Amino acid sequence: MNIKPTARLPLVRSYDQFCSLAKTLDVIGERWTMLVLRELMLRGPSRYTDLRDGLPGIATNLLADRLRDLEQAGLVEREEAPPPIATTLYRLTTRGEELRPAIVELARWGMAFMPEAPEDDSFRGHWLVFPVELYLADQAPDQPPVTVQVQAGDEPMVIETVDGRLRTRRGRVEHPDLLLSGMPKLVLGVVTGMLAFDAAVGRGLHYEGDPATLKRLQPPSVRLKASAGPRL
Amino acid sequence: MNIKPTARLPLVRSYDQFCSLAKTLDVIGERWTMLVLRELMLRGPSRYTDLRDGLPGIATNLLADRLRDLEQAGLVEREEAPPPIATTLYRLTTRGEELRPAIVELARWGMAFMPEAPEDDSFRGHWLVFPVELYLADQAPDQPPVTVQVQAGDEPMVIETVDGRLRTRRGRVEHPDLLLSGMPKLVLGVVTGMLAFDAAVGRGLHYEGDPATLKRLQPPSVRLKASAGPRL
DNA sequence: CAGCATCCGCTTTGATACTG
DNA sequence: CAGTATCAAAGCGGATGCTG
Repeated sequence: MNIKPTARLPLVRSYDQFCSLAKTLDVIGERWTMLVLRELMLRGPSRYTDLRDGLPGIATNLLADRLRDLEQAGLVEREEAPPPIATTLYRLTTRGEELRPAIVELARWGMAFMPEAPEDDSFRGHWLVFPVELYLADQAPDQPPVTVQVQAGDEPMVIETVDGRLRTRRGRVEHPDLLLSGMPKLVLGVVTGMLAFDAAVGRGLHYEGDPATLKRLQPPSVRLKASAGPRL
Repeated sequence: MNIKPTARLPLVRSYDQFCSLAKTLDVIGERWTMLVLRELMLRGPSRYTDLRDGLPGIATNLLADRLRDLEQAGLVEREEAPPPIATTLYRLTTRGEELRPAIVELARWGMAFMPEAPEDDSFRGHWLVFPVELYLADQAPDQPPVTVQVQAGDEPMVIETVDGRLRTRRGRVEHPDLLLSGMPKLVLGVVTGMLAFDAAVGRGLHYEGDPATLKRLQPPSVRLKASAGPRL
């Protein structure tokens, strides 16, 4: 008996409200969906396995479901990369990339929770990209470029000035002006300025090089928060 | 994935990721939660029944759950209003109000879906407040104030200039400079400039008064979209 | 191994009924 | 008016199976 297996209907649940927020949530409101978008925004075009690694806790079938839904909605497109990659890459479309301001605003609001986050939360180094976008900017574009090597979780990350702008990428650099390593909460704290450098060192942050490199990257208003804001 | 007990028995599912977006979604990522916040942002302090009316489709137990969770998270507080109101009011705390930029950005992104929304979507007049915030501004604050009476769904709404700023509120005004009434999609279309006024009239929009009143409120860049943008 | 699909126990949601 | 109670259905999380 050969009954056609009913192809999973894309029966996405809708709020059925004539409201643009409701329409947005119809598309990206399900569990895990915005975190999938985060991964694609932070990592760029990614393989399935890398996405799964960047989403600790997700069930693999859910990741497949979300990618299919996002593709159907036009936010994600798959690219069959030719050899030597020879794998499927998932990338944001223009429409998906247009969600970045909204996602960044949500991430900004959530920064207030970071100081009180449990110590056993999972962490990936590239999650530092949003905080860097939110809290850092090159304050002296005329000076020679600087690089900060960060080792917080699994992946080493580099924060570097490029043409007066900041770039955060995975990898290592030969002779960074400053190297930071330690628990994610300490590294995030000193990078954002929410935690004073001395206090972080006292709590176990390791560093090499010139701590003043951070001041080059932190706007004055941010540095103020190190003393007044919540303690990481 | 851990399940954390909050106060009594309600369990809040957490992503357990040291990422501020994940922390945000731990708090407001469940189904209906952001729409509850929308209602509180658009209507101000509200009674339970009014919230339920502004959230067509929500189950009453879910509304109660969400309000409890939001209160616990510190985004919403309840106020026992004394007579003559003699009821409990729900209102956003400062922390909850700080989510407005993020919610507005999500709503902005979703505007692109409005032209193709089903005709039988539910609608409430005060849902026009976000679009007005996003698309309109007083272009001639020196001129005498203007008022637009809008009748799109159940509740009549007024858009009025106040000290060079725009205010949208429920209610009626005596002699508006312009009165618009008709299907939500048509009214939204002409208000945002996504739909040319003549086209809207041709499709059933009713109006009284001076259509040029809208130009007073629409930035030039918005008016351009009326001819080039997608048709509502 | 990458990239899913399937199965199963559990949780959340949705619709309705009911109560102070 | 402002919720709680109940229960079926859908969604989720975890494990495992299949295919190139």
